[in-house]
Amino acid sequence: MAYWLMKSEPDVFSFDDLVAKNKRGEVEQWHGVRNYTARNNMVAMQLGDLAFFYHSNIGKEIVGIMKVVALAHPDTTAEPNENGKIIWQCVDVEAVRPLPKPVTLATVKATPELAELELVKYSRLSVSKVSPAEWDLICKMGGL
DNA sequence: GCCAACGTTGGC
DNA sequence: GCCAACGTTGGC
Repeated sequence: MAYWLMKSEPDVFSFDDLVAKNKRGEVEQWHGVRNYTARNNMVAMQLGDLAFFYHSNIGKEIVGIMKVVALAHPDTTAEPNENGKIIWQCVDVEAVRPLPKPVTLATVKATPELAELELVKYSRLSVSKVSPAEWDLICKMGGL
């Protein structure tokens, strides 16, 4: 099983929005990714993989954990290319639990063990990898 | 295939 | 609102 981190601007779609959606019996299709590296990460995801939910721009903190409930499939919000194919993909996700204490970007940056975290190293990447050690530490910092 | 120009993301 | 980082586009 692998670990990931996915970003969303909370005024567009927040962790609470995901929880509310799940309560209505719906899963979230992580649509809108238009970057090859981010897409490739989603294609590499397996069922049951876990991901942190990060609030970008507003909050700038890791607020919760979600899990992958469907493998990558075409993103129906994307325009087909000239061959009629949709090249962008998304996975479906479901909330697992919020972090009791959200971990802010400032805290991540102030933690030497997290210097290699892709969230910090590749700040523009919206879907990034997290190592098992980084995952455990962030969970601990988040009060789990 | 190189590179300049331009667009986007996201932190500050 | 600015800027750094980086991806994309298009001319050559």
